[in-house]
Amino acid sequence: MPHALNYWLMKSEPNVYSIADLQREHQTIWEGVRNYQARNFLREMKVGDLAFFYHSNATPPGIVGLMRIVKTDIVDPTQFDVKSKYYDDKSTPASPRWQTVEVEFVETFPTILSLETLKEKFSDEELLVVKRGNRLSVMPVAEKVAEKIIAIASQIP
DNA sequence: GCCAACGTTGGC
DNA sequence: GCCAACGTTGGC
Repeated sequence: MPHALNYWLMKSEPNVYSIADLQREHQTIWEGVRNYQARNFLREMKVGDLAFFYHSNATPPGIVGLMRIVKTDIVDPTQFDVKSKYYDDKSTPASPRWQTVEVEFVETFPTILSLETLKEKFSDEELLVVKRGNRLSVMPVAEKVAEKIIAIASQIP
């Protein structure tokens, strides 16, 4: 029996890496997560899981599309790159600290689901990203909530 | 640019 | 193990 499909939400600042970048490149390694809670969620991901792409530090911030996890347990190469801002001198190839996943583009939603809209539709218990002060860049999304997000996103604008 | 929230670091 | 200082995130 196949594992249940899990849903996630992953944040990126569009001036660093946007959904348009992912659409053009088709797939990417999700580099640069340096928070243990977020990394632990990355470690839990399974091939086939779906993740909402969230633009943070954007105008407006919000969910802009969907991607799929295509490879898991990737050692984030930037942790060993001394020229990278994500370089971690406490991490060694023998025991790397930071794992991540490879994602592929699925779709850009016809309209952005702004943080304001998400706050209207969901409580902070249903959807962690609407919680005030939340800084986690990778988080799980409950299946029912995910289905509702997709339904809202699919409506004709 | 401001600043609230919160994670990390390091002295003790 | 506590906690003050510091750095970062990210909405506004």
